[in-house]
Amino acid sequence: MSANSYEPQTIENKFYKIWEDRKYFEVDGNKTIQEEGKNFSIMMPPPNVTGRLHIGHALTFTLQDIITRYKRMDGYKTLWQPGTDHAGIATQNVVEKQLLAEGTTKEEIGREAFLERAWAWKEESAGIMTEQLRKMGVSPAWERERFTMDEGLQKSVKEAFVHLYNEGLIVRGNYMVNWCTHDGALSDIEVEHEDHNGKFYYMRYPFADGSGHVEVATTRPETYFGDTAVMVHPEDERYKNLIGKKIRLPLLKREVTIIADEHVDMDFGTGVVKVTPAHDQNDYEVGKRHDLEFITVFDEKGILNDYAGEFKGLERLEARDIIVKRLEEEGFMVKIEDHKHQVGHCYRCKNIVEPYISKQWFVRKEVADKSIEKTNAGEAQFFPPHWINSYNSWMGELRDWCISRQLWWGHQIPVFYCDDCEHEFASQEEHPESCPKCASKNLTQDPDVLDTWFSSALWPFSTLGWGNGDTEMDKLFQSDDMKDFYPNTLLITGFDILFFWVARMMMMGEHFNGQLPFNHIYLHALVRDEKGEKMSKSKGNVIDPLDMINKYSADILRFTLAISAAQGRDIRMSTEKLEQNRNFTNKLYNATKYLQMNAETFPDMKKFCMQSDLGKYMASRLNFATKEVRANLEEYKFNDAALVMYKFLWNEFCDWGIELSKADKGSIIELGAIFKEAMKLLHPFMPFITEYLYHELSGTTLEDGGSIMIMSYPTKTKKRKEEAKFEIIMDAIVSIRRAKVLVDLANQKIEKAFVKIDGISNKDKKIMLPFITRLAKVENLEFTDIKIENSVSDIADLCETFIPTDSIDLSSIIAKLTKQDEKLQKEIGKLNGMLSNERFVANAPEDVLKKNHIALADAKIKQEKVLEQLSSLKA
RNA sequence: GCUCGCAUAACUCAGUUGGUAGAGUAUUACCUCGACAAGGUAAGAGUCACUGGUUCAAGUCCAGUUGUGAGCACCA
Repeated sequence: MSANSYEPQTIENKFYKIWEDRKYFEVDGNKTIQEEGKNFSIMMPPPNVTGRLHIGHALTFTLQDIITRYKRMDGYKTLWQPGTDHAGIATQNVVEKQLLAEGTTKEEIGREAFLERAWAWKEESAGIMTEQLRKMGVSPAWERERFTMDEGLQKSVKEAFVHLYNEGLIVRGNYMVNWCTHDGALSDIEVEHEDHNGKFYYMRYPFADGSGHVEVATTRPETYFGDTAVMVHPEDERYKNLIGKKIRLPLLKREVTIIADEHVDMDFGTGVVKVTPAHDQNDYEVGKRHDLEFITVFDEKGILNDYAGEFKGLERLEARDIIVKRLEEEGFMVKIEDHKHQVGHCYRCKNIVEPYISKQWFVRKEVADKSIEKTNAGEAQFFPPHWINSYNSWMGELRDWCISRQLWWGHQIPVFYCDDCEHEFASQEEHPESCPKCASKNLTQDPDVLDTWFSSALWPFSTLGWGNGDTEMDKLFQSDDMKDFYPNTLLITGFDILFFWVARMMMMGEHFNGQLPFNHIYLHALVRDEKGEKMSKSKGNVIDPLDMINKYSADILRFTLAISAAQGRDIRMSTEKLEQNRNFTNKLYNATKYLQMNAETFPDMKKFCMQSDLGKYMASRLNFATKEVRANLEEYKFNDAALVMYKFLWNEFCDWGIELSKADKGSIIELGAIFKEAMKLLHPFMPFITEYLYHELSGTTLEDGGSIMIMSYPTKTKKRKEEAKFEIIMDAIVSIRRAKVLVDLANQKIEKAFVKIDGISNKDKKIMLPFITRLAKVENLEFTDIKIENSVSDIADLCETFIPTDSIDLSSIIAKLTKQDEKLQKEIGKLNGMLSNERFVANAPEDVLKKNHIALADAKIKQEKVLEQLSSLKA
């Protein structure tokens, strides 16, 4: 070790390979230190199999790895379950684009060929994400890596579906759903509501008898072909008499009736509302209440149908202006106003989402009932705790979950329809032989696939073998896994998927296993750029974690994320912060270099007793840090845990421990042992450099020796009495240094100094003397019981120090102070002159006066101090 | 509209059984003394958004106000 700084790149890749090859990440990787009855499990939120590592992943996996490594070192049988998700819509979209570029479509090549393409794309890109994860230094049980569509998990999805189906908790029905004309049905949370600068169209709806008209205001004129009523508020005096009257829709022959419904807001628009039950969520409810006709005016792709008359064949959004123009020409348009409102967009393709009546599969909301109860009974705990409020409010308004998707890539719904007797049944078999009712062999499987979140909802237990049958048992999972690892100890994920994923896991986990899937749920915040803005490709402000690893190191990126991860607070990532922690790793490297200058190798702390006072003191401080780190990790306060180590290693071990050891070389071997122990403490945060430095100091190599990652995590012991002694020593050193600054001799060696410490023994004095002498740079230090005359002094918390002025050359200092005094005197004179001038006081602006008064007061205080110093020096 | 955050040094942020306000960066002065200039020593810097309440004691607990961010639900 001779370079001036640590070179992480080669070390990180080399070490990772050794760790993984030796299976340290696996459940029994720490067999030698496992303790009976201590199990820990955490599931990796499966990233998109074709995705790429971004900074959000970097945060979430860093935190997961910290806890996992900590538990593994602390003797737990540890499962960190890795895997990837098939990401239905996203992946299908990619493959469809590929086909488009080749001039073909999925319809042209057919379902089977399409799925082959999708699997090929999955195989091709699957390894990239997991390789990128390895660069982070994370330690999941890779041998158990799962994919949400692998054989075993396909079985568990079918198992879950068939169960729910037979219990009547999965049903098929014609309901109004969120419909994307590109991606098909979406669940409620897959719709993003965004502000939209639209128009408010006031349309004239004539009475059928030609006796006049009403005005109707709408944001969506193109849906009026589906109007099956017009409604007013029953109490609205303006329109009360019109209830029951007939309207003839513009340009159409069709007539509708004016009805009364309390849903109408009399103060909004004209108070007259068109009712389009098949294209509006509220109108849908109104339609059901009043038994209206449901007229669908465009098809699944958004193309207007026969009901739109002359506009048939147009796309719904493109049709609007054309329709409006025609209505204007015919005199049906009264006015058009600007109108800001919220419009739902598809979270995937940003297309405007339509409320649309469609036959879909739903999971009934009752499935969640018990999970809500148990969560509120405290069976699972949120970190930070306030998230339970969001969870509850969402769960409280839960609606049936639409789980069918008009895609080909995913888990095809395991429901079969008999072509002969129309019987419908769910089956776990891939190809059921015959209809259970009529024994016909003409069966058709439902063409749709399940929402991706349906399979991820099972993740906390499907990966433990639930519903997998014996597919790859003893390889991907063990028969005892459910017993050992369910419920999972902990879930760590971003708050943004609380509803998408966490809530769904809670309901499924509870439903199938009678217990919530997690004891603890830690929700972390967002990583933002240095200005606090959300990162996005379009803004060009993304920080690529892989770039940061190349430029700094995985250790530095991880530590920076961890030390910034205060619960519930967004993280501002910046190169400034990364550099600060790079400096920290450099400090650790150089501390090791110092230790190595003084000894070849250092023993492990457990194997010997501390002899020196300094060794005992630093060991006591390490114990304190250990206690704090453990306490913070137990509460998932990653930032606090990281800060404790930062401060211990830098501000205590390096700034004091190493410096003090220069006065007691015999203690250095002990400091080395303490430092090695501190590397274990730090290991979960910075796995690579800690492994490296540990071996450096042990005179071993990872190649030929054991790894720090499966050594026991430091345990805390008692505080030692040496702490008090060293507090005095440090106080005296700082005090003398301060006094030296006073006489302009900072950092220089001085002849003589006195220190007055009350109530210490001669033995203590003997211990303290060399440390203070060396670090305060004093030739000749004496303890005193009385105040020393003719000296500059400094009063500290635990002592008082004196530097005699006769032993140093004061002339230059006195000259400097005299000069300062003269300058201040001049300034005071000038200000006094101005302020005692009546004309100045009368005419000067107030703020100038104020400024001068303040300046005068400041100058006077300064002068006083200078004079005080002068007199003590001259005395 | 409802719910949940946040407001602390010039900047970025920590700060939970309530007990004298902390870090990093920046600033000022000094220091290349054999681990480290990506460093060291010392210093300065805060009406903890505002108003009221509880308490011996409030950055911390309670109520309200202002500003700000997020989520949910919304009027066609």
